[in-house]
Amino acid sequence: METEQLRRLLLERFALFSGLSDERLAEVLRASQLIRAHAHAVMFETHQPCRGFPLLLEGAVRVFKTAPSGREIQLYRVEAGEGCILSGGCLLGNADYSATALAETDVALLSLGPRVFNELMIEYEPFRRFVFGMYNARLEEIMELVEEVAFHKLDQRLAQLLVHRGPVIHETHQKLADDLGSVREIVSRLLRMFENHGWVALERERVTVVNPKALAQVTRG
Amino acid sequence: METEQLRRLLLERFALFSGLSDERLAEVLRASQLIRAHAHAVMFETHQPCRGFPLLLEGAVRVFKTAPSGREIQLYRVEAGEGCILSGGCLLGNADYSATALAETDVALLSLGPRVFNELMIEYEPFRRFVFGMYNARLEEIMELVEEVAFHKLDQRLAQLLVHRGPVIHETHQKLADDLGSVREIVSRLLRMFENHGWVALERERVTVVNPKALAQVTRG
DNA sequence: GTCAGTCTGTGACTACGGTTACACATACCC
DNA sequence: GGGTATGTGTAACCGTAGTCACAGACTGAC
Repeated sequence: METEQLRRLLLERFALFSGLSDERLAEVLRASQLIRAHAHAVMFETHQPCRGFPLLLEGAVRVFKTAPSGREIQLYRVEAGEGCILSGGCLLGNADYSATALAETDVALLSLGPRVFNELMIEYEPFRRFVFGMYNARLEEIMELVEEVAFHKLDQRLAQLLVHRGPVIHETHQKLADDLGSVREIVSRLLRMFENHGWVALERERVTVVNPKALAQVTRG
Repeated sequence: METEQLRRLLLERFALFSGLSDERLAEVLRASQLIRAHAHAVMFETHQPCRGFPLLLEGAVRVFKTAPSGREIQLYRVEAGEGCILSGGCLLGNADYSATALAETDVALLSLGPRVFNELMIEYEPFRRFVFGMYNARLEEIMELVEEVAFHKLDQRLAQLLVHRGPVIHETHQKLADDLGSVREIVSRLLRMFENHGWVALERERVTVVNPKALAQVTRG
């Protein structure tokens, strides 16, 4: 990608950088690396070292844990305009993570080198806020997830997922199960139940939310 | 507490501050606030604003979520020598948290004012590392928790808890259940089972781990 | 059209863990 | 001592969500 194009894209996705001088921004870009990956590529896996702090320019990444049985549960997604905490985190906290990240779509990301990252954290308050904001959001999100897994029934969680992703969801039942940490059969069963109630319509690789209100009701118990 | 005494305690618990000049450290102390709380005091609750970044000098704090049913699940503990991410986090990320924190014991903490916190983040690399390290550790921990709740059976999780807290645990069955996000009866039932196997000994408010190896085996499935 | 691969539907069975409703035992407080 | 609060034991019961074992249905390649 041409530098000018990259600069534009970065500013578009991460407005916070607009506060930097053109010079400084150019430096930042020089010290960073554009990385592209195709859908389904492994972005990182358990206990890998890390190189930089990734800012996602295009696409989406799915971060999840896998059980020995093969069951999965999604921890969170990273979308364009967000930074990836886990791989970035080890930059400073030198902890290594224990999860897997897969590209859901084709992905483009800008990897800030450790040096620039540190400099920005020191010199540029908006960047500092951005990074901390990301951390807090993730923590919050995952703590919420703990609560849901611990206390909510699967139909509630599925209903919530459908409402949230609605009104049309292009996924296999298996994928939905992987989001929830469950198995295909149960998700199919529950979806069928929702369909019988007239709340969703089911087709191959597609769930259409017909009655989000009713589903939201289920979510509450 | 006398200033000199506080200074010593801080350095003892948070060695990283030993890199600061005496002057600077004195400034930091002046800009901070010593807070004490008794056991069982509420440290923070859902959706409160926050004042500073707390460094725990003495005692321990338990952070957990509560379900409408009254069931609880522990997210993590903060011990002396650690900082509390959640209340600190909103300093910079201005997110508000949705969990409760209770003092487990009498507690003393030093609350760094927002100003000093920012300055330290900028000027003092060890502090930066410390804060990021905390964040990463918590994230890691909670992601681990998600995995456990989603994929591990209760006997496995209880066994793990016993081994980890062992060899003698002064807690009621109810408290153990609250750690795990379960209910008393089940914990009692499982403990009884462990006892029948000769893996633990049970007394009022006390569980003694007799055979940690066997329990560790259970943990693995 | 055939065939393989993927996705979905379904029924039978199981068991884990949660609920309810007790009895009893220990601690402590007047 | 008597009374209350707190902790524990335990039995019967039930529902959710997992497992297993299929059968169809749709898709795309050849």
